[in-house]
Amino acid sequence: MFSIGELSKRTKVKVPTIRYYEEMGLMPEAERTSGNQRRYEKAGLERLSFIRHARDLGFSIEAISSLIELQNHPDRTCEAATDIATSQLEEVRAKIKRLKTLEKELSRISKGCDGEGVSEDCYVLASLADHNLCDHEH
Amino acid sequence: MFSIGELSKRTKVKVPTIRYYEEMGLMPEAERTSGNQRRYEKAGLERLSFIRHARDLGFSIEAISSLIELQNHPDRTCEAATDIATSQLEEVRAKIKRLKTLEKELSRISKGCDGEGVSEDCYVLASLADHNLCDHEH
DNA sequence: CTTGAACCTCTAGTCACTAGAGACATTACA
DNA sequence: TGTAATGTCTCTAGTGACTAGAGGTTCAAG
Repeated sequence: MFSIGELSKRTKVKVPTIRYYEEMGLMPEAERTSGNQRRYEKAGLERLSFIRHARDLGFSIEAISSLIELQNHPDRTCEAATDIATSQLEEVRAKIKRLKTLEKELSRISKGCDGEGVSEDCYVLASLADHNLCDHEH
Repeated sequence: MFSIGELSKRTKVKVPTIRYYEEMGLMPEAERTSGNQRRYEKAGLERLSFIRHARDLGFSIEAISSLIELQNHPDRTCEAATDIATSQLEEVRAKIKRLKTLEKELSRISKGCDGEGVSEDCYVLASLADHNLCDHEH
């Protein structure tokens, strides 16, 4: 039996976050001691590791909910799980693409000014004021 | 003189967002008609374009605040502006790096399961449950 | 048996908006 | 000039995924 603090240490998920996951229905309602403190079994630890790992990979709470629902029905096909993972992958790829465009633009803007002049002549500020100075759409 | 709706149309910033920017001090308090509606001059339009552009590039409201503060003092050196732009660029680069690791991992996980079996045997779910199945840290 | 760390619930704050209610203003057209 | 449609006003509350803090209770070690 683990206390919430022990669970926290083992999974690196902060204590209030564990309680939050319980409230959101990701973690099952924990058993309680006579003094109302949460106690977990190994299953609780595993569940929390699963959540943590999925969050680290950027899955939303909602997506994780669906994945857990699926875990609870081992006989269902896992099509939904692969769908969720695939769409997560697509989102990640889209974000990378967008960020790369931003990177180009920002790097161009940053290089354009050495920071030594006065702000009136600053290329950074000018670039932000005037989209026409940009190379790319964003 | 532009109404808030016109400003919105020209900048593609939604009306409530413009009001929000005013509340946050990014937009100056607009003049009002006798009926209490906001009216803007060209300067308001330019300011909003600046904000919009900076937001598109991922700058936080706080960072934009500093940039505007700087614009209002054309005699100051623009070191702060280049600093802000550079740190924004670094953040973007860090995000890209992290997302690329996630992409690798997610793509590996997604490929590992065709979605046709039952969830009990699903590689996606197994990978999320067990970090040891991962190739990379994340 | 005492002390101090860990735990409890509850509320409110974060960021950058977005949505909606209910009331008032403006504009276009007849 | 009347009216209808659209636009605008303020205010509150909600989003996602937590985080912080207050004020009180319980647990485990010595």
